[in-house]
Amino acid sequence: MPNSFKRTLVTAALPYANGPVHIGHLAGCYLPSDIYVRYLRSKGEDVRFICGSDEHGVPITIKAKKEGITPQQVVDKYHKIMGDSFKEFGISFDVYSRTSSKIHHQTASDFFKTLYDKGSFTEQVTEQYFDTEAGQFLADRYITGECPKCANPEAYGDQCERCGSTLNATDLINPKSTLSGSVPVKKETKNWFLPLDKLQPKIADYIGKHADWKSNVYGQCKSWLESGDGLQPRAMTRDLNWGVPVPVKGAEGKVLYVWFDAPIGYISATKELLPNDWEKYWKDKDTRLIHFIGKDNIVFHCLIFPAMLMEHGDFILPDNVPANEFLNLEGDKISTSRNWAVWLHEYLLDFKDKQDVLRYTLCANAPETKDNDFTWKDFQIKNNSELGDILGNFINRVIVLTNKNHNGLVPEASEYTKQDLLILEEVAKAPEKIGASLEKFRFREALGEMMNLARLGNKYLAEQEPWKLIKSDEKREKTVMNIALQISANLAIVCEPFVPFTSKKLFELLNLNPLKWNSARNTNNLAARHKIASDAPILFSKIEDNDVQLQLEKLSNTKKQNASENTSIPKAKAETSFDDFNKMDIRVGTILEAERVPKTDKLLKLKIDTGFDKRTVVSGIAEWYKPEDIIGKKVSILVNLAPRKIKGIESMGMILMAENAQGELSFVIPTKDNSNNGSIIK
RNA sequence: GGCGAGGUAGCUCAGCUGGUUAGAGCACAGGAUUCAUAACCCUGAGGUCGGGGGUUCGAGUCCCCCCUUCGCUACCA
Repeated sequence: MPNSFKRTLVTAALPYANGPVHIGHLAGCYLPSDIYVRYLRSKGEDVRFICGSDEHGVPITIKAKKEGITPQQVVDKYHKIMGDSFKEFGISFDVYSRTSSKIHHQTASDFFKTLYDKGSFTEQVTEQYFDTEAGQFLADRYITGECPKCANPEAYGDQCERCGSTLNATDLINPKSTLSGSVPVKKETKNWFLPLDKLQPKIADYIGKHADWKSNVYGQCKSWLESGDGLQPRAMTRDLNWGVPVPVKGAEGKVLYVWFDAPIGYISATKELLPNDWEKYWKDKDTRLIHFIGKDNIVFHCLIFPAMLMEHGDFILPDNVPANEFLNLEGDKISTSRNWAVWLHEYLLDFKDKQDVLRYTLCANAPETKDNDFTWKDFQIKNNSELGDILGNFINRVIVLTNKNHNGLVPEASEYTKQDLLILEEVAKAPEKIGASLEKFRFREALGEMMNLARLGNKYLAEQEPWKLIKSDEKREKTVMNIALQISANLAIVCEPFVPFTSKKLFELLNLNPLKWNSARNTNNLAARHKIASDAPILFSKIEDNDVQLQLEKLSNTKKQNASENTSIPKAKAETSFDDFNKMDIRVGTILEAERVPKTDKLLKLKIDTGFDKRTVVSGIAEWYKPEDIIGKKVSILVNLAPRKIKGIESMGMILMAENAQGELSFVIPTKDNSNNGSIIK
C-alpha cells in the first residue's frame, strides 16, 4: 500500500433491501472488506468501514405492491435482517446506515443540486409509458406485455424472463400497466442525464492511472470504455415516487436514479458516523478510498461514481476497487428468485456458533480471480481437515500439554537451540507475510499464510516431542513448551481478521487481553508462570457426512420445487377473433437453401419455396438446426408478415416454431406428406 | 459476432518483465508416532501447463489460429 496515505475509508457495496444476505454476498464483498479492515485496525491505522442498505429503486416498489405493504415496510424488514446477519457473522462495520434516512436524502439531494447548478447534466425529453388511471409514469418493470422476441405474453418492460433478452418497454406488444391493468399511453417526459460520453476522456484518464487494479476490474473498465461507441449518456433521474426527490423545479414526481443515490450513500453513512469529521475521509488527498464490491457493480464504482465525484469537484476518487467475481453454489449460479442460495440467517440455525467455519471456507474459496464454486463437501473438508486438524488440534495439544505437565502455567524458556531460533524467526515473520498478501487483496494467500503458522507449530511439536522430553530433559521441555505457547498467542493475533470469533476464544484460553498486529512480531507475548485455561475445549467440532447430506437434500428439494414451477404452462392469451386470426396467411413451404448469417450466433438465412414464390427469410434458429440438415425440410411460414430488415437482409415472413419450457425450438410441420408447398394452414 | 476475464495435479489455486528435473494446500497411498478432535509428523504417487502452429539456444510464460467457461454487448423465432 502506498505509504503516503494517512487514513483509509473502506466501503462495502450497499446491499439491496429486497432480500436477505447469502454466501455469495459474503464471499464477494463483505468478508474480504471485513478482513481488510480488521487487519488495518489491528495495525493501528486510521480506518473507517462504511456500509448500509440500498433502499430505493423499482424492484422494492414492486415487491411492496406484491405483498400489499408500503416500500418503507419492505426496506425496514430487510434492513433489519441484513444488518443482523452482518452483525452475527462479525462483519465489523463502523456504521450500517440506509438510504431511506433523512441524512442520506439531504446529502444525495445536495449532491444532485451541486451538479445541476454546475450544468453537469443535460436535459432530455423522451417518450415513456404513462398510466392515465394511476396518474403516473411507469418504470419498465411496471409494464408487461408480449415479448417481441419469444412471444412470452408476460414479459416485463425491461427484460423477458422466459428468453432472457433485454427489452425496452416500448418494444412490448400489447403493453399493460401492472398498476391498474389499463393500457398505458406514451407521453413525453423530461429527465436529467449525465453525459458520460463527454466525460469519457477524463474517466479514461482516471482508469488509465490505475492499471494496477485487479485484472478483472481493469479489463472490465477498458471494455466499457473502448467497446462500441464508448460510454453513453445515462439518465440520473426517474419518473417514480419512491426515492430521493429531484431537487429541481419542474421535477415533481421524479426521483434520483437509484444508482445515482446509492454510492452517495457511502458519503451520508460517513456523515452519520462522523458528523463533524466526515470531510476528512472524503475530501482530503491523504485519505485512501477503497470500494469492495462484486463484479456486477464495476461499471458504477469505477466509471459512473468517479465521474459524479469529478463533476462535483470536492471529493477524492476511489484509489482501488477490488471487485470479486461470483460464487456459485454446488455448480449452479446463486439465485435469489430461484431460492438457490445459502442464506446467512438459515445457516446459523443449522450450524450454530460456526460463523468462523463459513468465514474460513468462503475466504479460502473466494472468487478472487474467477467465478468459484461453493460445495458442502468442501465446506466439510475445510472444517475437518484444516480448521479442526491443523489449527484446532494444535491449540488443543498445547493447552493439554501445558496443563498436564505444568498445572496450566506457562513454563520458562531457557536456552534456545539453533532449531528454536529458526522457528522463532519464522514465527516473527508471519504478520508481515500475511499483511503483505492482504495489502495486495490476496485473501486466499493471506489465509494460507495464517494457517502456515499453525502448521509450523504442529511440526515443531512433532520434532521436539515435549511429551518425551518431560521424562528426560525437563529444562529443555520447558523451552519447547514456552515456544509452542508463544506460537499459540501469535496465532490468536494473526487469525483475528479471518476468524474473529476463534481469535477471541484463543485469547480467553490463553487468559490474555487481545493483542494488536505488531505484537505478533514478538515471541514473548506470554510471560513465564502466566496461567492459562485449564480446559482445552474443541474449537472446531467435526462436521459429519450427515450434516452435509442434510444440506444437499435441502438444495435438491429446492431444485425439485423449481422444476415443478418451471413446467407450469404459460396462461392462455386474451381472447381473439376469428377475423383477427384469419388475417394471418400461413402456408406450407420448403427450405431450398440455408446458410449462417455472418457475425451472429442465432441467425440462419433461408430460401423458402412457398409454392407461389421463392423468398428469403431470416430466422433465429441456428442454435437448434444446422443449415445442411434442414435443406429440403417442410416448414410452416407466415407469408403476409410485413418485411423486416435483419442484419441488412430483407426477411420476408416468419417460420413457425414450437418452443418447450427449456426454450428449445422445433419446426411446426404437417404430419402427412400430402401438403404441397403453398398449402394453407388454418 | 464484438469486447473483457478465465482454462495449470482428483479439488481449490500460485507461477513477476521467457531460463536448471512446473509449485502449494486439501484429498489419496505408504511409513513413523501417541501430547492431541484416528488428529499431528515424514515420504510418495499425480500434470503432453485447453488444442494446434510459430518466434527463440530455451515458452505455462511472447505471437497467430482454434476449442471451452463466465460476464457485458449485438442479432432472434
